[in-house]
Amino acid sequence: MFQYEYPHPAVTVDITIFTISDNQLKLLLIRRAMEPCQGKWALPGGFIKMDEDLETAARRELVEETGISDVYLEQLYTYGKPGRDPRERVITIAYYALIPSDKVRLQAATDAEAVGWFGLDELPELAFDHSEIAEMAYQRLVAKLDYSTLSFQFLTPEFTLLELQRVYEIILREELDKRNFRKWALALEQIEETGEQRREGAHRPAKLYRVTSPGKVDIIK
Amino acid sequence: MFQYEYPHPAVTVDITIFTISDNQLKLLLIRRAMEPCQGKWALPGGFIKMDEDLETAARRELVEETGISDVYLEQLYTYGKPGRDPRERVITIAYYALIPSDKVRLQAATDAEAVGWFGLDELPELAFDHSEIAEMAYQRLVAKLDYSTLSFQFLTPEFTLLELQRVYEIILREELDKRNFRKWALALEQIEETGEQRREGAHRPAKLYRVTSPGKVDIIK
DNA sequence: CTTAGTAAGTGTTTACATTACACTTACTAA
DNA sequence: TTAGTAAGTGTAATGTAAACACTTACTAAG
Repeated sequence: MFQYEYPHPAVTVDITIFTISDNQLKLLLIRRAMEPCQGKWALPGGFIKMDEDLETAARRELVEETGISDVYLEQLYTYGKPGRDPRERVITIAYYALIPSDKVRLQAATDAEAVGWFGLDELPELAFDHSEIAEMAYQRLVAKLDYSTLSFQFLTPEFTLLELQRVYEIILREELDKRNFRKWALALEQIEETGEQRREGAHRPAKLYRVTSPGKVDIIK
Repeated sequence: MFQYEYPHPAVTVDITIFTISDNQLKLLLIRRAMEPCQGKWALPGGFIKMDEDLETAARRELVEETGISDVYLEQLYTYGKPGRDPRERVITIAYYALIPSDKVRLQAATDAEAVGWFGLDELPELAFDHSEIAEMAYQRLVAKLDYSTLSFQFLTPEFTLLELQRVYEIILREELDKRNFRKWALALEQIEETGEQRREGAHRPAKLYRVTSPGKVDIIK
């Protein structure tokens, strides 16, 4: 038992993890095994430990509940309305994470029945106020696409310019002009040719590119 | 005494309040009356109550410690590194607030010796990690100036275009072209002439403007 | 009442960035 | 050999941002 002179709220971290697969923006949910909201889908997350940093807690929960590590992670917003958890007063520091499609399969490390990727337009009803959190994470993602190099976090180490373009098109939900996009992307000076090509399908092979500073997200223009 | 099965951190809110006066961007600090860091300057803030929202807590602390109410308030970031407070584990949800110069005098409502406005370049050493918080708040302010109508929150209900220009110049620390600035500001369609003029000093009187939606902060361009 | 000083107020030209737009190339499979 | 597909490429037009200087309305001093 832990005793305090004044009441203390519980503090948790929740993570909205995005990826792009099947030409869709998807996010990862886990099915709650315990009350409250047992059986409902929820964002991965959990209580912080007393000796770990908030971001450390987010990364730990991500590994424990989904098997995913080494992701791009950024603090989103802190939710603390009284009553948002029926048990006790809970403050949640929400994070969002981006993961390239080639890392998605790692979830097999955990109980696959309890974990699932959902398209943004096909989300089930979520536990607590997690719909609100997921919505805000998506809005942040859209906003940062405009003035940062966040988008590269969705890409595999080697990628084509069309793949990069698709990331923007899927998140922004609009088609972009191929020539203008390429001109813009190359002008960023954040990607370089690998010298390799990818042959797939009955058409001209595409040049492969890599990010010059992988893992780093810059503010642009 | 309050008992929990698992340890709970303490949760506080801290607020970085900005205003512009004497052609300077200033922020409000209070002198700590108690240990830890007794006598040091700190951001206003304090522990949340179990039945109040985070933003409500921030507004309450602001009134209690500085006498300031009705400000523009926005969540900034949550700080939770273990050891940032020597007493116990403390998670702080940081907010920043903007206040027009005509409301600055309200601080007389509180113990004036314990409250002070400091120019950003003349900050004393701050308690805890409050320097870090204040720095991040300033960076957010600069960034949002570019794509929102945050700046209006520094203005009195009626203002001249030069006063608006000074807000930008002081925060961005650069001089702006008068004609280009006016063209830009009017094109926003967020301000309108009041029809009145202000006569002061030995020169042509300036037209007064008001914000069309006061209190509202829009994302622009 | 004339003059000097001060901030208010006002447009145009130039440079730069963004958008619109269509054909050729390299490959595969029938 | 042909048909189909995505890769790859440049230029003109438009819109946005930057540079730049003089006139106006007032006050205070002589």
